Amino acid sequence: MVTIKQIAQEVGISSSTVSIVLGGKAAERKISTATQEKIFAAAARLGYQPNMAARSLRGGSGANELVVAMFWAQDFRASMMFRFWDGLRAEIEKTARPVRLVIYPYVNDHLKESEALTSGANCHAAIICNASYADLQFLEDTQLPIPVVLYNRVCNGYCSVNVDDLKMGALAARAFADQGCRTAAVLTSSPVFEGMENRMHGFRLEGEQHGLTILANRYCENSIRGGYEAVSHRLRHEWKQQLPDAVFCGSSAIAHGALRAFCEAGYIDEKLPRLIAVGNGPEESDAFSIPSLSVVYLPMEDMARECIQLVLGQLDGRIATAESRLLPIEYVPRESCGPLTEYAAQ
Amino acid sequence: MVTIKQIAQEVGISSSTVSIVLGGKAAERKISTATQEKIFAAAARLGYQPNMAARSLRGGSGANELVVAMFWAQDFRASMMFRFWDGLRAEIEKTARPVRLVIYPYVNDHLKESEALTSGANCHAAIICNASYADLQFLEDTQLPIPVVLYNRVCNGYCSVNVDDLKMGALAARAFADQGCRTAAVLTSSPVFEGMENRMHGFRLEGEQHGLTILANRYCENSIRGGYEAVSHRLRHEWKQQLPDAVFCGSSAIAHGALRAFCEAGYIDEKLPRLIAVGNGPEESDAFSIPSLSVVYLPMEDMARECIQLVLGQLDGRIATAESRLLPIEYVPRESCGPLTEYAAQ
DNA sequence: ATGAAAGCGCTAACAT
DNA sequence: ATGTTAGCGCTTTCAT
Repeated sequence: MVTIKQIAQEVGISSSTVSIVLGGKAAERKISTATQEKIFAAAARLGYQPNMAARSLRGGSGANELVVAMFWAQDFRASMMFRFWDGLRAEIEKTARPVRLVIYPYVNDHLKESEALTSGANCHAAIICNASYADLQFLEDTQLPIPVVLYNRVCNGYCSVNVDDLKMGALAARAFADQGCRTAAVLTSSPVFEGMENRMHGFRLEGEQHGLTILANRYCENSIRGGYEAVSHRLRHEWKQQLPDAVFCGSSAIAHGALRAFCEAGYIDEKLPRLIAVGNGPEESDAFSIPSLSVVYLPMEDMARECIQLVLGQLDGRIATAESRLLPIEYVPRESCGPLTEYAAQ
Repeated sequence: MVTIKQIAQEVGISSSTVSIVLGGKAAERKISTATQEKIFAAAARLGYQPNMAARSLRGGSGANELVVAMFWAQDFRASMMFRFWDGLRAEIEKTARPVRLVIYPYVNDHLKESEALTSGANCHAAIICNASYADLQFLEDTQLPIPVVLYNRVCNGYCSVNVDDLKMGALAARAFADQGCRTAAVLTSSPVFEGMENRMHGFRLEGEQHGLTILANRYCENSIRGGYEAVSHRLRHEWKQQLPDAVFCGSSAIAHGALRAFCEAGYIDEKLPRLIAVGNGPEESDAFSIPSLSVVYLPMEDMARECIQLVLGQLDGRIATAESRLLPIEYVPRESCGPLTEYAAQ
């Protein structure tokens, strides 16, 4: 790393002059044009880049600023980042304290390689989202230098914010049963964390309890296209003779693709199977699709709020032990599946 | 701001011991439990937070890291942030150099208050998105200490990345004309930058040239709900007797709301007016809606790539003067409006 | 078991 | 027109 000192040596001049020139104050300090040119030339030649840490330290700016890292897996879930990020931002805005939120995209199973997390030299605390099984294992085995909050994951010794995943699935099953469905299919990506398995498990358990026959599952990609292709394919094969009465989708995106595929094949209005998704996309997209999408709503913004509070609580020392928060979820009936009736209460 | 030194004074001990204890190295350095407790107590009492700048500087971590700020207006456009952010991220990933991308949400007309931009102590360069007229005025009047690239805006003395906004509107008008439309409406939010005005202006000019009658405009909110409400309202009033043949929407979101409103009112298939939107949302949403949405595609990811290149070029000194890049746009016909035929070639 | 001192890279006050 | 020096807050090495 090239420093101002090295440029000074190179040019044969003091480092303060270099600082003045590179800081754009050459005119007011009346540095000779010759010197300026030599300095700029050397800086360019050596590829000088100012060290931001030194600048901030010296300038005192951001000294009492809290830096919070948000780790988000950089894969198909990337597009779901916004709702969560915006939730964090909104909550931070309400805080008196100045907080800088920094996104750290990471690759699943490689969380351990993130220096920001392990060195403690970049941020005061971290919120980790989308951790894989391996990432959780790493966390459990490691004593990190900064407080951490897990989003949508459970891990020994860590604060976390979750929803009742079993119940998410159960709510969908109950709604289907209430609407008189007898057979149901599941459309989901291969599970990358326990919560997903639990959602599907809860769906199965509760469904069977209400006489719902649940068809064998086959995984699809977690995207609109993934849902579309999965349904298109099934319509030509397993579902050629007989459609299921209901379809439970692992994400809003999958559900929107499914809607489109059903529509293309002529299954609209009464002929469309009942559809419920885990509502993890933007609410408006679900509320204004054709038909609008019934969801078990994932309260991401509320979860983000809790994450911030857990982070601040730990930094303040108000929260000393691993504390887990479980947020309530609810079924939001729209056109793609009617409301809970008989099984509404619990 | 509380420092380690103050804690040391408070406890009556040297600052190095404090550092050791707060750094979690008390055990290996055999600091007495009494001292540890006193230190922790004082730290908590005074509300100590480590200064990250000092830590990074001392630790040497991230010394040659490039910090790039992305300024994004924190309003209705927030949800469009993701595509651009992801484009930047993707391009950064291809770069050999380590770059840290930091999002700075800001409020329109208040860009001038951002210290990160004016102090130069936080980032090496900035990409400014969604600047308002006042923000542009501020930029034009100010000599900033770091290189800046403007996204989708033009400003004297600044590098920028744009598309031909007049042509965006013109393409839509041509497509409508090609599809035999005679009357067209515009559905857009009130313009917050010149580009939006140009899009609408281009649409009008080209439309009139092809015999398209363009109905009087009334603004709506830039969201799905905004589009939905605008169309619902017009269907009860201006459009009660007679629908326009075509509707040009200022954003994908508006168009999806419009689709839903038309559908609810029974205007489907042939009865639905031709629809084209400025394609600024996630591509999948447009490609799989019912019907799928024809767009004049805004190449955000390509624009993000150019922004990064302009940033790096300026930092390297390869780009010394204000350089503007104009990216090509294209009309993507889908179900909501057919392809360009007669007017396809220019 | 604790303290003194040096130094990370930078800027600004104060010489000269 | 340029140089000397001090110090931002922190960690680490080396003494004691």
